[in-house]
Amino acid sequence: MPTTSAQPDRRTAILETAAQLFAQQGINGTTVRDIADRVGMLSGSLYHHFPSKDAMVEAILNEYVDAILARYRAVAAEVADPRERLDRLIHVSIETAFAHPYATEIYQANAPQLAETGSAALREGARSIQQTWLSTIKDGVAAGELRADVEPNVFYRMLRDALWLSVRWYRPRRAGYSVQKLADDCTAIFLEGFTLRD
Amino acid sequence: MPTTSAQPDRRTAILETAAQLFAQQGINGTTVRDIADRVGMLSGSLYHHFPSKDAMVEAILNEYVDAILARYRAVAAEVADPRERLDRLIHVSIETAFAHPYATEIYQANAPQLAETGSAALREGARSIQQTWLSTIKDGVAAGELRADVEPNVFYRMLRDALWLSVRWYRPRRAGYSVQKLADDCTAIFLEGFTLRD
DNA sequence: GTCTATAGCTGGATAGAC
DNA sequence: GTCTATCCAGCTATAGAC
Repeated sequence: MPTTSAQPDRRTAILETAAQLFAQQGINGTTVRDIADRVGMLSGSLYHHFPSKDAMVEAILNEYVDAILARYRAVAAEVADPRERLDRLIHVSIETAFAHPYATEIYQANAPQLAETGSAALREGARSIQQTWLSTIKDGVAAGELRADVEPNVFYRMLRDALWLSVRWYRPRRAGYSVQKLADDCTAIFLEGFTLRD
Repeated sequence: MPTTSAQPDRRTAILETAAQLFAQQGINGTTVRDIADRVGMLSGSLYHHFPSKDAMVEAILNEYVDAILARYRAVAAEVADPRERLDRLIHVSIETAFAHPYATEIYQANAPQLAETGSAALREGARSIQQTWLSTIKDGVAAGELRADVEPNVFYRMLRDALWLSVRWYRPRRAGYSVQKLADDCTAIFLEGFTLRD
């Protein structure tokens, strides 16, 4: 049995610390010394675990994208109706965002660059995420459940930015419930609109 | 009459080039040499016009925030009804975003840090912008025109992120009209919702 | 697996000639 | 107002002892 250590994995500890700093100070704004200091080692020692600083970014984002796609697959398997599936996608996305707040911030802050310089695996994951949303939205429009006068792409991008960036400003008081409420609010706004109904 | 030069202002040229690079590569990812190269001078010469790289960022964002607030004041003077004022704020914000796309990207990408490290003038401007939105939304709720079951703050932040970040992905085909359409779509989504009405 | 020590670069910024 | 030349701090990454 390989690596059955009960001790907290060093590699994981480094990645968590790095993710927090990358999110707070930016990738360029964080030095390998910053990371090493927080973990309690010297910067040179980091290179026993990772070949480069960029490799840490890669590792953080790959795990993150995999976590998102796993949840999306579960939703796709459970819910068929487009309108309801959209509702579920919003909920699991917000849950994932607050389960991985640092990775979410890093991903969103660097999305423009990652589209060009990211690894092939990462770009494929991003494409898959987008595809999940767009096909669901298009199905909803085709089924007559969603508006046809706004392009699916426009709706998707606005929803995406509002959704994922909520980790920047929303502070859940108790884990779980209040994140649920945020997801409910997001669904209410984007699907029903903010104008009061009669 | 001071500085009636018909030649394009050097200082302005530097700021426009810097803004573009800051937006595309990030502030930390852009060197003073990058900026100087594009302008067609050597990096040392930049320091005749600005005391530091940070001063360029400051200048870009101060002009930008002033431009936003000027438009918001015009809207406040013109429109009294909260629901309609919200509609107008969305429209002028998207117009401003596409009139200053680089500054918009810089501002949004660095909003978390600017709240701490930004100049007093900048923080005051940010507060004023937020106040404009929040008071309008609260007036709408009080008037019974807008939903009371979603906190104004939650609605504001989601609208804000969706709105300003549209410069990251939306490419207007012809200046003017298509930006109008985007603003219309944004109003439709946030005020009416994406669900089809009967 | 971590430390010591440092190589090798690149960054922002400056001084003074022109 | 721009250039030449350069300082020096800070960065990533490496080599080898322990």
